[in-house]
Amino acid sequence: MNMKAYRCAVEVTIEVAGGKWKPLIIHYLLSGTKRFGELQRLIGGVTQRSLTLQLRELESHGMVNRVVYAEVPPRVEYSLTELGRTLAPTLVAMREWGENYMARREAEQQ
Amino acid sequence: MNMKAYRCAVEVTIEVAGGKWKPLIIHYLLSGTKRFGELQRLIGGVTQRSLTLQLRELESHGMVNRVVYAEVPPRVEYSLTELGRTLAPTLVAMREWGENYMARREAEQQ
DNA sequence: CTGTATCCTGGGCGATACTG
DNA sequence: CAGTATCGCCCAGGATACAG
Repeated sequence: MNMKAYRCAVEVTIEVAGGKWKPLIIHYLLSGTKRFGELQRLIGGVTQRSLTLQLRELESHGMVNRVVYAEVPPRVEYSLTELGRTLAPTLVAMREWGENYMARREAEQQ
Repeated sequence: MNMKAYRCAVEVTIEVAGGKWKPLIIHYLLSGTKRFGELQRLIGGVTQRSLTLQLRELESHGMVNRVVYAEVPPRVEYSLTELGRTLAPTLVAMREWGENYMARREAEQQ
C-alpha cells in the first residue's frame, strides 16, 4: 500500500478521502466536532456499519480524531485532525462546483 | 436520477466526477486534448472497457467532447468542455493535497 | 448510543476475445 | 486504433441481529 507507485498525486487524495462517504464525512466535520449518530443523520442513507468502517479508515490515515467518553449512554465524538482540516479548500471547491453544476443543468432544461 | 434529493452538493460532484478513474481522466485532459490510447497509457492500469465506460459517462454529463476522425487507422480525440474545465481548481487542489500528504507521511516515518 | 458480527447481493471492474 | 461483447470474480456496502 505504501509502496504503490502513483502516476499522479490525485490518486492519493482519492484513496485517502475519496469514495462514496468519506468526502461527506469530512465535509460535515469541517463545521465542527460531531457525535456518531449526528453524523449518521446528517449524511443520511449510510448504515452504521459503513459509517464505522469509513471513520476507522479516516482515523488510520490521520484525518480524524476519535474520542470516547466513558459514560452511560456512551458518547463518541469525531473531529478533524489538523491534517484533515487541510482538505477544507478541496471540499468547499467540490461543494461549490456541485451547486454550480446543478444550477447550469436546471437553466438548460427550459 | 434527476429527482434524487441531495443533502449536500458534494454528492453531485462525486457522482459526476468521482470514482476511481474520472478524476484522473479529467486531470489529464486538463493539459490538453488526448487520444484514447494516450489516455490509457497516461492513466495506467485501466482497461479499455473501463476507460470507454467512464468516458461515455463524462460525455453524457457534458464534461467531455468526443471527436471521431474518419480515418484509417481510426483516431478519436477527447477534450474537456467548458463545463469540464471548471473542475480545474478542484482537481489541482486534489493533486496538491496528495503531494502534501505524501510529503508529510514520509517526514513522519523517520 | 455506539458500535460488532453475520450474511448476502449487486454491480463495478478486470480478463479475454473479437471487430470495423 | 478504438472500441464492443461476454464472462465471471470480488468485495463494498446494505440488512439485520446482537452487545457493551
